[in-house]
Amino acid sequence: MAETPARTRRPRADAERNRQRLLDAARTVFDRDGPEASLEEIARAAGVGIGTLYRHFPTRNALVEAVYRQAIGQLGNAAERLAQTHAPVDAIREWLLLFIDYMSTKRIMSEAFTALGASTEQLYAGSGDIMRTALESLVRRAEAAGDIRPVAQPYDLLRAVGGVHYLAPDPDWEPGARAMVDILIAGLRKD
Amino acid sequence: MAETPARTRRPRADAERNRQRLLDAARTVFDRDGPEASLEEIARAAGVGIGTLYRHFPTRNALVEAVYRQAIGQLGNAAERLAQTHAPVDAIREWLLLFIDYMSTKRIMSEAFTALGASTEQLYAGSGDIMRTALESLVRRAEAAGDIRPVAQPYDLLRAVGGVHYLAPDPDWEPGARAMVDILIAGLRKD
DNA sequence: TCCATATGCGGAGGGCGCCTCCGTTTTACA
DNA sequence: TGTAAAACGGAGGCGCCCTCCGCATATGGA
Repeated sequence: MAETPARTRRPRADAERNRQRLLDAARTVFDRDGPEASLEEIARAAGVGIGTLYRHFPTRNALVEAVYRQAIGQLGNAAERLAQTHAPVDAIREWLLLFIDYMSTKRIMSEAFTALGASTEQLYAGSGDIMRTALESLVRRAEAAGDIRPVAQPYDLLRAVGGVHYLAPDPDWEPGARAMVDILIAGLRKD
Repeated sequence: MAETPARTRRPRADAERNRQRLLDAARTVFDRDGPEASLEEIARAAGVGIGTLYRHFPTRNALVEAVYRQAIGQLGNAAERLAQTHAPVDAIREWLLLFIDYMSTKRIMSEAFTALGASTEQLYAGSGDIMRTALESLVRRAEAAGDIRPVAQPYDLLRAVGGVHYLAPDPDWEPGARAMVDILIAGLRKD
């Protein structure tokens, strides 16, 4: 057996940069054009060649999955960031608004994924936990500050926002979801 | 206003024939290749030029819808035909097996339809009634012949078969559905 | 039966997306 | 600073979509 090289080279900076550009462009273009968006269009939007896209994401699914995972990761990180930069209740509000964007992404990514015959199970694995944890920490913080009444199941807030999404599947669901966030925040706040 | 010609010419025989060939080919190819099947492939399978396909069905949706409607119509006609050629219980059995094929078609057509952003409501309009009526007439006939026990809600038979379809969405659902038909028939039959 | 014409047919052609392949460029590390 | 590995980009081949129009043929009247 040939020995594997003990040290692998650090990934090149341009590769890292292009990968991130592709993810950002993909999210934008999928959002605009839906799950059938052209991969060449995404490469153009990212300012890289089509070959570069295919090297980083050999299949359409690989790209879709990466976009989705990044969206979840960003949602988790946003919770920490918002906790440091916003008042407790405002942080919850901002985070729920980000969650709306996420739902949008999730719907499109799911469609893109199932359109290719892949199962969505692996796609969703663990995502629920991340969101549950993120929201819970924000809610507990606001409770501790005495700004909101106690909330037994913070996850129900996501269900409420998600419900608007699933029950009004027309393209105009986002305003309704944002209105729901306002209602929820008002309902949480102690007068 | 220019007057509209009072009498329109009878459609040409070749046009009628090609339309039917296209519908048959479309059903076969959609079944094999799924909702994204190539329209050129369908034209080839039908033995006509691509131009002919587009004249008869200007959009993909038009073709999908026509295939679906024909499937429903055939299901309705089959009930009458089976009533004349088969013993009452056998007719029910055969018809339920045809219904399985129909569910297959329906799933694919729905996917093809929603993939294009169209609403499926108009697609389904009236289809439930046709199937309800068809099955009911077969069941009532068997009841009258004394071959089966009375059935309050024949439509529940379809729910049972459809349930197997929806709850086992893997490609191998059809054997399970056929097994369900055998169970239902055995359950209906008077010993 | 035959003819004029409405009707229908076929497929070339232009545009776009998918994916691969490979010559060129850039980067990491010694 | 030199060099080999890594990454880049886009041309090229293929399939699909859809339109357009010259050619073929069935229909209905003479």
